[in-house]
Amino acid sequence: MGNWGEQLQENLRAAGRRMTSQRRLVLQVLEASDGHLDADALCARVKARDPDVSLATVYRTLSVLRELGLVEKHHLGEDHGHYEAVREVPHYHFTCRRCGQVIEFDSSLVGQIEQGLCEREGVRVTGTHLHVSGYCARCKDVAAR
Amino acid sequence: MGNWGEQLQENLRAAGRRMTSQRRLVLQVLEASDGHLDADALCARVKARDPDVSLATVYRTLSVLRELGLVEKHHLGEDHGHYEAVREVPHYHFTCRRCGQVIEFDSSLVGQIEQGLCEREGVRVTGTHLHVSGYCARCKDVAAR
DNA sequence: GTCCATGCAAACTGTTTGCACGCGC
DNA sequence: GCGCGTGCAAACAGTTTGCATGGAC
Repeated sequence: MGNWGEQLQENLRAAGRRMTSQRRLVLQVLEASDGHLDADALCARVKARDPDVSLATVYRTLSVLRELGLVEKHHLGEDHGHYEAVREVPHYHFTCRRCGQVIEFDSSLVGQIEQGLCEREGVRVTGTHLHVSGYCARCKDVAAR
Repeated sequence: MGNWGEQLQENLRAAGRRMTSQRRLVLQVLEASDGHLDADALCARVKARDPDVSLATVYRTLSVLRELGLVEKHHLGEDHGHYEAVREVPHYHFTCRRCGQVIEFDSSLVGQIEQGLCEREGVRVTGTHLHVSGYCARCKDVAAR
């Protein structure tokens, strides 16, 4: 947590881009949150700390952070994007169709699927999104179907 | 292929909706295509057979067909929707980041992942999207990264 | 005849872009 | 000081909706 901003600056410099307070702030907010925020929600939280940041900058920053591999975009069954700071451990998402809750999970089987795909099709895998939807433990009894 | 329209009519009636030439045509075109069309492309193919069908109707029809469980919507790494007629066998998608090619595949491991998730989290699963991206066999050498 | 479905155009949502100014380097 | 990054507002793409007419049942 200490050399935090420096790492970001490093990454930006390597890509020939500049460090700005807005970029630091966006990444900070994203990492502090429990993840899966959409651009609006993220922008609201950013504005709480610096009201002058614009939504356009949030989008542009997210785009840069994605280029750097620090942020990922997910759809999670919705039509608009949800953004998440990348962590070391890969993980996937379950969303409840009723209450919207998101449960994260991991499974080593995903790696096996990727490997099988590489061998069978000769492709190279760079990323995998797994999104399961259904009803969470609390909602599955309430919702008949 | 014979009792084709009748099955659709059956499904529609059960949902209290009417059978129309547009609905039949949209589903027909979608099943005849290799899948993964977006609304515009689908509409273009539909218009080739009946120029009077509007894009709005295509969207409304896709919505109905999704309610009936006959059509699925995927994002496939893009921001807009891609639509596919549902088949008996589940399958998942790989898309090439360079040429855009879509490869369909199946894996029994997905079922195991779902099952594990149900047991661990107590959820009920209704659907799973697995989207792998990377470079296809033809593109992976061309694209350094 | 009733009422759902359609075509059209306008509205809407999420996202991107042109431009002039400001700030990192 | 040079040039990228920013804020603002306008543009944009995909999708949805209000309304009057037409067709399914």
